[in-house]
Amino acid sequence: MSTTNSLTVEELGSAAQRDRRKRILDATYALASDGGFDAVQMRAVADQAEVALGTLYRYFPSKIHLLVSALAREFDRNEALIKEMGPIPGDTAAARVIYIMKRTTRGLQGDPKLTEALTRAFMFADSSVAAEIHTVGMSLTTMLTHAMHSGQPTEHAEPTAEDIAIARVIGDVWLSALMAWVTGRSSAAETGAHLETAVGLLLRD
Amino acid sequence: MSTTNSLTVEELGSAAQRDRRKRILDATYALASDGGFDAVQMRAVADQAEVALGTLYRYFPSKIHLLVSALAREFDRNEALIKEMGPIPGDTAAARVIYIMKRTTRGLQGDPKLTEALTRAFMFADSSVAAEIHTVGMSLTTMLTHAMHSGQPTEHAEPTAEDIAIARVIGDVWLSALMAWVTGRSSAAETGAHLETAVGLLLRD
DNA sequence: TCCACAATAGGAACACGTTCTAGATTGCCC
DNA sequence: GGGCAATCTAGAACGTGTTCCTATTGTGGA
Repeated sequence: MSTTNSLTVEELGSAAQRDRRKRILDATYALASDGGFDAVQMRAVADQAEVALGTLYRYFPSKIHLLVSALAREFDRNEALIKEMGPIPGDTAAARVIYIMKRTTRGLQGDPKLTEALTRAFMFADSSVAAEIHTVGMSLTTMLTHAMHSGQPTEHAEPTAEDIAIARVIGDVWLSALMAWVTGRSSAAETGAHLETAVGLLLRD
Repeated sequence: MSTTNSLTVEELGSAAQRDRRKRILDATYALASDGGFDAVQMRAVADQAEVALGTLYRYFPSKIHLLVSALAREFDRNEALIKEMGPIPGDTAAARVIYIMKRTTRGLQGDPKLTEALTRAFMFADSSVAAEIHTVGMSLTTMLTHAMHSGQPTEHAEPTAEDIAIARVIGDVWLSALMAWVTGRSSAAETGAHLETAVGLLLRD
């Protein structure tokens, strides 16, 4: 079988390799969803994905890379879902951004263990994971600037520098809030309220 | 020697115990400053503080508690320093806040390994460290609201709810920026610029 | 002073992330 | 089909955070 590998960058490799990669990420997801960060043990992931420990490390050089990659996959899926949704409800930029953030946050809070695992990994990542982190960051920024302009006349214009700055600040607040929630230092309600306040301060049109 | 323990809450215990606690935090600080998070190895801390490993764990139940406690001590010292400084330079709230943030950030960036260790610990902390984290968070918020009003007529009034909300958002941005810097995902200059942008967006008087 | 008992020292033991080794399997080129 | 390089499996081995155990030391009360 001589596949010609006419695939996107992320999907290089043979079918068997893509399959292994998927099995590994699926196992990671399942374990994280069940028991959080601590339950994602490399031996357990390898077992459940039916690969050897060495193979797991060949695909993902560390537990952090593994979890951040799983997070990136989730964000991709979420982004696709939002694109399918069509125009985002809300009359003002603030309302639309809050809508998107709450929607995403609710999705995450619906699977607390998984969120804990992914957020922890994200926060613990060092420069060797910069590429994956950047993917996630861009995805979030894009989502937010898109929400600001959705359904507006300027929808297809490039976001301004200020838009991007605001999106980044909101992303920062969101990460901090998520961190506080994940580590049990604030409730889901407080997290939502804090986010809403921050968006209100940043987007007062 | 029957000391009557007329001490503040944090300093309960005999003189020998307070001394051990100090030796442990000093050793933590020295190791962190030298080699960062990874260099703060519990056996090394115990050796350098001249206590047994079990004793170290009796005083601080985990490496994270240890490092967050060291961070809290640093923040206390920093707060005292700023109080000694008198009025904060700057004509607008934004300018004063930026002054304080840059000053603090510069202090941290002057000891990158230490900052890396303390920030990592802060981000990895779970609810069992909530008390220590809360101390640090309050310290930061106080510092920021103080900067907003320093030298103003309203200096001694209580900060408004909006002030506190703004301070918290700035704190979030600061933590995210610090995280990106610590993990080698952004430079010191980018960190400063991002902070400045955020403060500009939040405090446009 | 002496006794009970808590705190400490010293170090073994265990868990999990990570690395390494040796042999089996697969895929590709001739 | 044969050879060769890459990949995979199975599992041992190692480092560091954490727990546990035993002997020793310090301390406060009778």
